[in-house]
Amino acid sequence: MKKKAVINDTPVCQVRMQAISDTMSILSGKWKFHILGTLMEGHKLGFMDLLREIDGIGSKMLSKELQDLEMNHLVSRTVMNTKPITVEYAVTEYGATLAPLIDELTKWGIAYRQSIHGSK
Amino acid sequence: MKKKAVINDTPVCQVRMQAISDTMSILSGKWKFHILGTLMEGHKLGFMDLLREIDGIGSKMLSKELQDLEMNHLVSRTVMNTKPITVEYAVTEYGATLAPLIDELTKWGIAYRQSIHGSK
DNA sequence: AATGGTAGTATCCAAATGGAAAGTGCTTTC
DNA sequence: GAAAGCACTTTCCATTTGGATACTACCATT
Repeated sequence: MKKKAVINDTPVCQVRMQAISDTMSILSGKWKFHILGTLMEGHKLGFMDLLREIDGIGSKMLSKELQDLEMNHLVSRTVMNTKPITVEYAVTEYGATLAPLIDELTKWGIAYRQSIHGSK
Repeated sequence: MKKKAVINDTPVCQVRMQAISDTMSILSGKWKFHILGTLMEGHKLGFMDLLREIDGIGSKMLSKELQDLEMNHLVSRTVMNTKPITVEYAVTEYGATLAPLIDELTKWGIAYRQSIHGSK
């Protein structure tokens, strides 16, 4: 007789799996968390500010990732009516709901690094 | 005068950024969270069990991702002394420390899906 | 001897990811 | 009027990722 999936074949597991996929696809890529983290620290930053703050990112990537985040309403983009045109990027109210997740991510990463050091 | 990074140029931010990079690189890829989640539900599962439970994954990916997780001590691999050889995969004690992170990820994903439905 | 189960590996290939460098258009300052 | 700052976009390219398919090798049952 053939075996079939059983554990994940329950509604609650399907929902959990889908939720993980959703979150991952929205926050995929090398830079999303860095951008969000930096914006949470800096509150309001321009494009060039972000380019300077986030070590290693290029303008192409920054531009693309900001567009992704804006599309998902996690970051707002406001063109300011200033002499040389400036743009303000900020974390939206909804984007701020990611703070606990980013915190967990950070806490785990710090603990991981310590566990490696500690075991040496 | 040229501007320089200021916000992220503090030790605490450097550590945070590095922590995020660490966590992301360990848990990168399409399947790591699914594998961990399934193993947390099932406690002990064989290779073919995982292949059946995780919808869409192929044996090549499963094999590679399990090796990654094993290398980082998040999953254990035990060859059992059974008639046809079987292997038991399980989440390690250390891997279990990811539970809060996976929970946050799941909670946020569920809330995200509801916010899309709710705003329609 | 054929089928089916376990646990993978090997090969090939297409698509996605992301980095470097240069260019655009505008404005202000020296 | 040259340089420099802002906010990007475009082009090109190399690497990474991951999926499909096939295959190995061992054991048990029919």
